[in-house]
Amino acid sequence: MKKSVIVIVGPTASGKTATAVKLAQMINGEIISADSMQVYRYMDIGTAKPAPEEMGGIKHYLLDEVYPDELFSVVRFKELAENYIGEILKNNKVPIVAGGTGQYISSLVYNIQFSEMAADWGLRMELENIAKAKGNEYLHKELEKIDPIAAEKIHFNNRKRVIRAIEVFKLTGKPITYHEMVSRSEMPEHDFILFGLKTDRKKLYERIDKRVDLMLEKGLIEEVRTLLKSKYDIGKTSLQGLGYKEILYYLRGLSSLDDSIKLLKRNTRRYAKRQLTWFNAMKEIKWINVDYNKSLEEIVKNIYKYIASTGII
RNA sequence: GCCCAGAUAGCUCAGUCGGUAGAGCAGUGGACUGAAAAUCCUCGUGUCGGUGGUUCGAUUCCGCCUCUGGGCA
Repeated sequence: MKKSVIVIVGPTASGKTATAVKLAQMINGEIISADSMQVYRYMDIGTAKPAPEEMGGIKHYLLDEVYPDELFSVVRFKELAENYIGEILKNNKVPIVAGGTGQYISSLVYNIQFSEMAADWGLRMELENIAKAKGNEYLHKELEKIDPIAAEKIHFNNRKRVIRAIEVFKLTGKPITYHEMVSRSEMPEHDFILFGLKTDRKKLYERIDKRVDLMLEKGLIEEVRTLLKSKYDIGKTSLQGLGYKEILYYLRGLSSLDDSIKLLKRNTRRYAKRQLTWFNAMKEIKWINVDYNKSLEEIVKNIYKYIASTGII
């Protein structure tokens, strides 16, 4: 019989961290973070990484997994997360995956098999330059020649995806459409029980604004400044993180602090919206309204009741 | 108190030589298969401040009123 894994998703600032910890305490669980930014060390305040005292004595995985100049991706996430799930189950505990990176969540839940070829950054640069010189539509037409189905699906302005599709073809000799077709052929090894935390949009936006203010109070600017001064070349992924790129504008004198903060709040709101789009499309999520269930205890109790009814605990 | 300039989408504003209006931002819905906190697509009706007049017709022209900003006393 398949073992069960609990998954808690939701937009930023919806309370995933606290909910997961409380639930873990109740059902003897351990937490695996599914967050593309919290994997980076030294990026604590801006990623709202749970501090040791917030972890409530529960073991957390996939936090501080890599250094800020290392590359990380879904594939690596999936591999590590699956290992940790196995480990946790072996110790007779319940794995709880909690995080807001939709792609990471989907990779586990649908057991997506990624194509065997890794990324080729040199090729990406090359294609990038072609697009810059000849235009997005030119590159898109190149894709059309090798993979018309992908070309139809990917908008020509979405350069990043057009490039990836071409890259996959060049590296594997097969179109990305083929890889996608075979990528879901293996059933997941576990039963995933998914919960989504939902709040009224306006309230969510207020929480986001408040959280950004709190990050600044906690010293976000200092954190970014320290990262910049560190020995790590943080130009790759980590600087894409919300809070880091906006504060950088300010530190480099490109905008006032006030404007940077406004921009950060806006970008975080947009991010939350994108997360909701992703999770709303996942039909297997059971949504828990966090507005009506005021206290954390109640929210967790609801989740617990549902889990108990499935008979896994 | 007087003079001048404004009042149009949630915000900043453009515009209609009189035929009921459109940009940017904000926001919305969506896509997503090795960068995903990334990347990309879609969506623009509002008493044109109020009131009276001229007119077939006024958001547009004229009068008065209200409010806002600036100047003079």
